[in-house]
Amino acid sequence: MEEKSASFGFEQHDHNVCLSKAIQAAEDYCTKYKLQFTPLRRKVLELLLEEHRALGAYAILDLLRDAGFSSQPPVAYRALSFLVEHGFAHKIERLNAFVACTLSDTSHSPIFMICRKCETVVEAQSLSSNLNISAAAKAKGFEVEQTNFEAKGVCHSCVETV
Amino acid sequence: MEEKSASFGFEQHDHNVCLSKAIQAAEDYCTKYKLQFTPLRRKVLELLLEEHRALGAYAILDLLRDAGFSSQPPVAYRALSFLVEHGFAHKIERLNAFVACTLSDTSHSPIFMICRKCETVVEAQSLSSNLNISAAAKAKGFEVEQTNFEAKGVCHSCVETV
DNA sequence: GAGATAATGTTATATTATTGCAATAGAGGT
DNA sequence: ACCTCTATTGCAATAATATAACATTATCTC
Repeated sequence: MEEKSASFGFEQHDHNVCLSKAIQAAEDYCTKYKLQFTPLRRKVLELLLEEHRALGAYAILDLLRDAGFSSQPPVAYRALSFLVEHGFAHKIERLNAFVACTLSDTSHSPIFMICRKCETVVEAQSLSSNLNISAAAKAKGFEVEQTNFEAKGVCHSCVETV
Repeated sequence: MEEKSASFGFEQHDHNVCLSKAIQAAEDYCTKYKLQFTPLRRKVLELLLEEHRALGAYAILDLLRDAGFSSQPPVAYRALSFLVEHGFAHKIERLNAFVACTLSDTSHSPIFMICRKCETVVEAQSLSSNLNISAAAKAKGFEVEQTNFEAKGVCHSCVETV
């Protein structure tokens, strides 16, 4: 079990609350849109929510095995596809790994800050950047459908610890 | 051989000029910084420059074989690492593939627009977006070291052709 | 030219992801 | 509740992407 004061957003927070809220939000969303929030999908989302790090599909697979689910690759990839498709998780392309979405906001275009030391991944909204890129793209007649903005660097805790 | 008027930047241009200029620029840069612009590295850059699409490492490997080079994976990956490290090429993370850099500008933080229909990849400068993200990150105490901004969508030629 | 360094060649293997098909569970109508 | 259709999951095989480790060759420096 996680305790209070885990790090998130490079800040402190009650992680259990953060996890259960996200699960509840996903459940509500699925009910609303008649999507099946199956035990497997819920479990994968929980696993992602337990860390503010990106987990690879095979790391998830190991955790699924521990939890008594089947552990063949498609099991993880399909659950992850579902979560990504509906905005409950995101793929971090630089890492070939996945994080739970931490912004309740629907249809956002997040940017991710990836700490190369502690591997924490923080999601932030970048509305102005997005407007920006869309404008630049439109000028060239390009219709943007999806974006991924990822920044690698060092988070404030790790900067201090050198 | 490529002819005049190939598509680039979703615009027309003389592709041979564009290719030879980029090669020349890379050569000059390597001379200046005492880097070895070997036949292999030059060939890989040429292959990338021949298309404004992203090529996977294994596609490059096939082309290298045709050109008489060794075709084991590390051969391509090492040449690509060199090109990326020195800014002659970029990796498109969404595609696990590589494109030649088309902005002569050093130390830029480009954004890429990837057409999902014709697969053309266009590089653009996004200074304001970058300042933007850096500011947002700094506010959280995050030190940005590298960014990758990728937008998937449809280019103006493909929009028209439905 | 000799020794050190960098690049390439080669073999093996690790990591990430998908295809295809069978079995099972859930949704919707009657 | 029962049937039918569809969605999900289980499973086996394999594809696609990437790296490690070490031998060999080329290049740089003196």
